[in-house]
Amino acid sequence: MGRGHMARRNTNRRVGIADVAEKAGVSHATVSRVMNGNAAVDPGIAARVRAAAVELKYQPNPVGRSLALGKTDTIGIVVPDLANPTFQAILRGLSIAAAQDGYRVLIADSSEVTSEESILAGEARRRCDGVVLCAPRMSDAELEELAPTLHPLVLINRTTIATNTPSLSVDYGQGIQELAQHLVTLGHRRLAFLSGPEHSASNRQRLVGLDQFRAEHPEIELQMLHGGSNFDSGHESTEAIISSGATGILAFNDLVAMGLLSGLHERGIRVPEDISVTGFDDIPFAKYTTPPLTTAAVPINELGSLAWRRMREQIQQAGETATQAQDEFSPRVQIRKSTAAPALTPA
Amino acid sequence: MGRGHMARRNTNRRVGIADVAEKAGVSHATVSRVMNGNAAVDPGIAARVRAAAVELKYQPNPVGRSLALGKTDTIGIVVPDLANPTFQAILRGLSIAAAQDGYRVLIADSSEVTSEESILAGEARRRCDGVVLCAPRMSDAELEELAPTLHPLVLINRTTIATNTPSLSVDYGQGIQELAQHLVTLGHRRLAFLSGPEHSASNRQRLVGLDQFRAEHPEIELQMLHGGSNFDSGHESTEAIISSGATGILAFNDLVAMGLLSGLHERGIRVPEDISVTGFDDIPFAKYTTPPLTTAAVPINELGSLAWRRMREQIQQAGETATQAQDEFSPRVQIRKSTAAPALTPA
DNA sequence: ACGCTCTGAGAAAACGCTTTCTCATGATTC
DNA sequence: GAATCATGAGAAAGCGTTTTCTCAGAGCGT
Repeated sequence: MGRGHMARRNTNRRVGIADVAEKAGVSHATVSRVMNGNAAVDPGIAARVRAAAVELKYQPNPVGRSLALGKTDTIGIVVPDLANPTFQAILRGLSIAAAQDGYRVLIADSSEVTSEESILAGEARRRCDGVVLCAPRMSDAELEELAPTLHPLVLINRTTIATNTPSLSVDYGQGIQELAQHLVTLGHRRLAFLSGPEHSASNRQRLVGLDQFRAEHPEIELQMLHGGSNFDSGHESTEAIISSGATGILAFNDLVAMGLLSGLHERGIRVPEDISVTGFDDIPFAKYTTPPLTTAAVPINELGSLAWRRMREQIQQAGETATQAQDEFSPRVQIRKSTAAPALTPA
Repeated sequence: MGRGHMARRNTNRRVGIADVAEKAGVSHATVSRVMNGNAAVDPGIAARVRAAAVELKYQPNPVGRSLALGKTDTIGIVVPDLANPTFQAILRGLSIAAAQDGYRVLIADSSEVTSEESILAGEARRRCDGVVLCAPRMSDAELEELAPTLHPLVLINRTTIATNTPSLSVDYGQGIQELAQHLVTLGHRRLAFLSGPEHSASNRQRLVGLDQFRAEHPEIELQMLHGGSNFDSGHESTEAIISSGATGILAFNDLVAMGLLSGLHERGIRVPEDISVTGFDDIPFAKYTTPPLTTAAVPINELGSLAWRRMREQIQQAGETATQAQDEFSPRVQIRKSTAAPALTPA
């Protein structure tokens, strides 16, 4: 019979609201009230409670709060691959913006396993107040079925038929056309597109953009080469690029372009003197490749923070099924040193 | 009257354990039992419950579970800057490894605001079952005070006096010495170290490593230049590097090296013919710079997954205050094309 | 001085789950 | 056939909060 009554169930529990209440000589309810400033509490009592709280270093248990309040102050983000600078940037922007409003972010990396994405998203949603979904390869049908269960939801680079989920997308079709146009303006007549993953939604968009480009420029040769979405696939495509005879290369993204740059350099092919190369995304590294990479800049930091803003809007207007903003970003061609006029056209 | 008794508090609640119980004609407890496979349940009843569960698409509410079980199956990671590839890689490795064991990760980006780190870490800890802390600039005193509060905790690139928190660190001192040695072996006699942030623990380690190097190689000139930890600071140091007259440059990390590479290229200075440059970390991009970067490779992916392993060990042996593993990684010099013998020593 | 309103604190319910406790039922043993 | 046991399901407590409900007491007007 030392200090307390009997030892608590668990020997030394974390300090809880009950301890503060006891110390201040009030009820749990009152402690809760002063901690949250909800109802009016006698200033004297409030001070006593606050004193007890700091003395005991009391910090409310978030899990208990979450259960009572029905919200976790956390949002989830599911990304296909955390190694991709684009998603890293989105995650970063999202996390910082959310933090400013007192929210945290829980990450779910699907490791490109498309079949897991639905499940991951669902789990994330149950733990969080909302989900930001990046699922470039998920089928339209699956997305359409999943979306309503995830609400509040914001989609990155995807849209649904129902207009009640906000989406942020980049107009890849337009961007790639502008890059192609840039090359043509420089004088290139033989282009090649080093494509990305087959089922990627953004790759499809680039493809339709290029179809349009072809229609408008029947005189330009435009080859399609299969590739991937990372350095290595860019690097591996070096031979194919060289033997294509194209002088202007549109890489799927900056990573691929960098891999290609490195491959060309190894073969002694000069960029941009012999071949011009463009990327896509304008990741931070693009400025520092040699030569600095001409690319289509998507405002990647804004994407993350805007995603948060859209999420916040939904969380606040909880319930109302208003139609949500569909934001579309237009990439801006960022001309650097990896593109130039081609050498005198070979006879 | 209608179906149920009265309308529930909230009109259409998410389906809960009670709904399943009602549908299967059993008690909440039984549903919980079959969902968790804890106690023995009559196979027939179990089947009925499971059927009801799938029919109603019942998914246990994680918050309720967390409260009851006293664990969240989530760990937190606090990083100073999510834009840094090193932390991105750690985060990624951690997330993937943790996911394999059914854990999620909550991120807290302190945005380099050292004063917030303690608070962020504390909040993360309250929401999670453990915390991985990357706080290169936190003072030793603060860390020492914070650490016991956070347990289970794993430290990255920091250690505490008490040996009961596992830590993973990279031997930056040794790595930088080996790089310096590499340059000397190539024939360089005038070196410069482009240092990182002043209060960074890992920068200090490099500094003591270089002190040791100086002691062992009194004949080698080694200048210290102030820098930062990202591209831009590397780029901005270009002039200082050039006017230093050094032929072998040890950059704080790969980012700085890349910035420098780009700056030198703009000035028409050839790497490695005119100046040799080394980085540190071997981030994925290092392989694809032009020229590919000689650097000290730290097994960055392993760091993340090992961090998880150490965390898991602590979570499992809950309570036992055993002394914990202190892992130290030795960087391995990765020689690429950014270093070579210097031009004939100027008279 | 009585009753009225109003302020503010405690009791208790609610959040959604797990788990201990309790007890009924059917099986087992002498 | 009665006493003993094992099995397994329901009742209820507990996890740590918030919030509604209730009610005591103070302040006010008449």
